[in-house]
Amino acid sequence: MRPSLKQIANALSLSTAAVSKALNDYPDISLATKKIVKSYVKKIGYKANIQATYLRTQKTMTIGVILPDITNHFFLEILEGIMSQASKNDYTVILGHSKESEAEEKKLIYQFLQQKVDGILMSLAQDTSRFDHLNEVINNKTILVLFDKLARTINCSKVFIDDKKGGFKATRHLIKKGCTKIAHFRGDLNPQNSIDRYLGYREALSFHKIQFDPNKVFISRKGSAKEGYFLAKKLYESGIKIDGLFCVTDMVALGAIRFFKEQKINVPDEICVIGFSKTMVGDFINPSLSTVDQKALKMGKMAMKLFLSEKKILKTENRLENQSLQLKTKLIKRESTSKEL
Amino acid sequence: MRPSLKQIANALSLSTAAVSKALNDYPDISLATKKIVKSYVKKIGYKANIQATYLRTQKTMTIGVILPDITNHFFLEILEGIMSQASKNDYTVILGHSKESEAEEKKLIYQFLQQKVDGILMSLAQDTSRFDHLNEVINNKTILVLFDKLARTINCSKVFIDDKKGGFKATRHLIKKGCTKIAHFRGDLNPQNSIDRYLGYREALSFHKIQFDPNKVFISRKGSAKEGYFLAKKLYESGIKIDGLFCVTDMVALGAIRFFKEQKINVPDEICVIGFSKTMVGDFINPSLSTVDQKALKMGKMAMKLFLSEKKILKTENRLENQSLQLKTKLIKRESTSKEL
DNA sequence: ATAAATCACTAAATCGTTTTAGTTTATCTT
DNA sequence: AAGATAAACTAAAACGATTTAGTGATTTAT
Repeated sequence: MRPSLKQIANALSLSTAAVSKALNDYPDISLATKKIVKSYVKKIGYKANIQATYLRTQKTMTIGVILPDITNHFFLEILEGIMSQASKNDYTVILGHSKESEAEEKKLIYQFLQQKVDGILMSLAQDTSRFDHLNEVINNKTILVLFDKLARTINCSKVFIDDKKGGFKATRHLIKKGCTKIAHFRGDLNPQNSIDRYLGYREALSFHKIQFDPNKVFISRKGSAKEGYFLAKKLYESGIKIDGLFCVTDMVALGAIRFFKEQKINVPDEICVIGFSKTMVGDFINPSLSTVDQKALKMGKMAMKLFLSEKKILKTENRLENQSLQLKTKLIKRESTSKEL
Repeated sequence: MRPSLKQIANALSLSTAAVSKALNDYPDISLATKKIVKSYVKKIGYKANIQATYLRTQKTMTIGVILPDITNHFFLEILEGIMSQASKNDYTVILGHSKESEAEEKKLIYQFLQQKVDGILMSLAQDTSRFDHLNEVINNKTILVLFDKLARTINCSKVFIDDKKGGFKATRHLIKKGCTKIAHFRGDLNPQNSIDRYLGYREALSFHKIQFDPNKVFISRKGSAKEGYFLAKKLYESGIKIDGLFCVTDMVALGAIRFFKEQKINVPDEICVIGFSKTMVGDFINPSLSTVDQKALKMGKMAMKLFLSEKKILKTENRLENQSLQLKTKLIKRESTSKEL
């Protein structure tokens, strides 16, 4: 049987109140008593019952994390970042998998709210277009931190990367390698990331005085390898000639490269290809894939740090700061763009 | 404010006891009252406070999952399997990441026990050699389900694959492709998986009357691509000629293939290579990697199902069954072994 | 018609903490 | 020396559910 406060109180001939206060460093308990209590507690390995503590304080020391795609390496690195910080700060992480579905996301949020998590850290599902459930979180006085895929209009803390700059860097890299006819397999129309990468692409083109050609832009809804393959096929069959391709995700790039290989089109010599995200696979394929590193681990760490900071502010000043944090991307040059000039 | 039992009781002019009993289908509440209570509860969207319920019943409807390597696709598929079943059965999943470290694993287990999870589903860390913490779980009357990397001596439920048969299939596949000089990059000496795959390799050799040669066996401690690369190098420099290679993991195989490529050794024509695990990467590299599918998703689902079954037995008969479940592997034939005979 | 049994509830204790509002004892003023 | 202040506690309520034991009212048995 796990020891309870009452048992400790009995053993030390104190009241449960005194023991509880001693452990929580209340000022009206003498230093001598605190020492006795603390050393005894350490000796028998007592830990407060979390559920009981919650019932009284409403603090669960638990955060909920919702990921849209658990099989995506990028999100797992984020998760790792979150968990490393959580563990350092004695937080428990409960995990939800929205599978890119708004309905699932909603369900998870309500579950988490019911569980009384102290905060929810999440990336939105591809699907998500309405934000009632997010506002519900905020109304519940639960801290909300969005990362990666987020909604600008929601009033909460945010961690995201500079997608536009990332798109710019990727495209500029292709241009520097001598590419002039650069296609873009962009993401779906709504997500901000997808829009921003596209805008970065356009900005790089116009910065280098390259005419933008809408026929060279294709849309990949899911960002999957399969789509990349078929978009490459579509592009190829359209007869439009290109010498560079910037894809919204590594997976799309992988699919495209696969198609080019089948057609005996040499990457990078005939077409330079660059992805986005630095998924693990990119390093293993042949040619290895150039990409834009989104710093997933750091993003996760930062999301958790923002949460902790918000919680502190909430506790001391009973308000939220709603901080936004933009991380820088990093260009990863590999074989798929290593053309000699 | 979330509604409480008391508020419902007041609204319906009943006692909290009656409301609680109605919701939990006690026989001493009339059908009429139950209907009234249930429909009212539905209307206002009441859900019992989990922490309060726990305090009384000791049931948290929460399971802890510990993964040794969160960046490994295999474990994530397992996690997905677990979570899909958990969500179906209204379980909450709290996640731990042992990072292949015994110390971290211990810490997580104690944290989970403190959290009063109903069960712990885990795969052991590479590191783990003592099992006190596992016995602690069992002594705590918490259901323990081990999957993939497990300890035979621990008395709990287990889900694992037939590694020996898997190793046999992989090796037999190489033999059928005409390989006669087959090397094996095995895993570390202790883990059962690694031993069993090795035994399968030997059994296939002896079954096909191929002389076993200890010089063709190398050890990869971590199962990483880097190690695969260096083992291939070591093998190459040793002068031992081979025409087939069975690696303990896909990652090791990937590293080896990379080295062979650098040496202009053609895979599969000169050397057939097969991995183990069906990681995502294997499908994208060139040549695509033959491997042995471990059915991760199914393993996860089964682990959760075993937990649910154990819980039922525990509740009704106050004992544990400690079921063991062995899953079959599946050979995935791809380019890295597609030699024409 | 009276005792026994059944029905449909309620009261109150309980889980393990935290916290408010005392209470006792010792110490300090003036 | 009487009252005020401070120090170091304790008692008891509270969080929100579940459950045991009990209570009237009604029905059934004899």
